[in-house]
Amino acid sequence: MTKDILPDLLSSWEETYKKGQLTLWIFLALKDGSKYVDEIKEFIERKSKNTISCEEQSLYRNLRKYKHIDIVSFAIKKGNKGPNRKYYFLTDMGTELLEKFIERNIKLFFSTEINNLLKK
Amino acid sequence: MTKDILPDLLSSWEETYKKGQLTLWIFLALKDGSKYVDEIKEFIERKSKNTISCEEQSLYRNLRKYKHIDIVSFAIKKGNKGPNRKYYFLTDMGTELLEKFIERNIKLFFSTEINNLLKK
DNA sequence: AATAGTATTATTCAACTTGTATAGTACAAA
DNA sequence: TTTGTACTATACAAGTTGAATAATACTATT
Repeated sequence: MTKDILPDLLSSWEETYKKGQLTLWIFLALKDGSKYVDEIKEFIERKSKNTISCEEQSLYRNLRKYKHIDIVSFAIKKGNKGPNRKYYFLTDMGTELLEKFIERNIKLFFSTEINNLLKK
Repeated sequence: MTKDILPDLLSSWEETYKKGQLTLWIFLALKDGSKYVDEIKEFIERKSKNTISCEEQSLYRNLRKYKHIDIVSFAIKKGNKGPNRKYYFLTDMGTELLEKFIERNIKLFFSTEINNLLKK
């Protein structure tokens, strides 16, 4: 095998990696401020430097699910164009969930041990 | 819905999150030094503070796959007890893949913008 | 010699998430 | 009326892990 396949391996890995990350990114987008789907998508792609590119359908699907279990909610507002938009935001439970998740899963990467492995 | 379901939501989220993370953790374990399956499992559980608890079968499955595409390799060594062990390590291609992955996907969390969102 | 423990390979099914495709509803502005 | 925007809903393929199961092979103990 040659190095030619590295880009494919990388994007394949990122595809898998993304599946577990999307919830986190949606939550980070909402923590940044109330948004509707288009804005969430734009936020995620921009902040992840296009590492995470998500389909709107996936966002709708997830947001409906989160709404159902009461970790996000929305307020309907008029947009500049077209029909009304649903501006999603984190509920208190969603906010608490995110904090716990970050504490347990993300801050690991800031620990000295893991950080040393990451950096060299 | 009450807050009673928060622990379930958190572990359910972590379950999903883990699916994309396992490859990264295996690679970090091998970057730390050549290891056989039991040691990889122990490394991951310890360093992730039991956030990631992986089945040995998943490790075997993944390692065979990585071997097949030449991003890891192994050397057979005798153990203190029992039959021979396969000590896995990253190939040059695996090392390069890991570096690229970290650069694109992990270092985001160290950027000022994302870091601010994570921290408050 | 027989047994128990260790290390590994291999397969299958359930559960879950995303991409993709498809179909449909609803509203606003030109 | 047409076009564009926002959203709902379903279905299938692809990929990953957990869990269960079955099997091989070597070592050390009894």
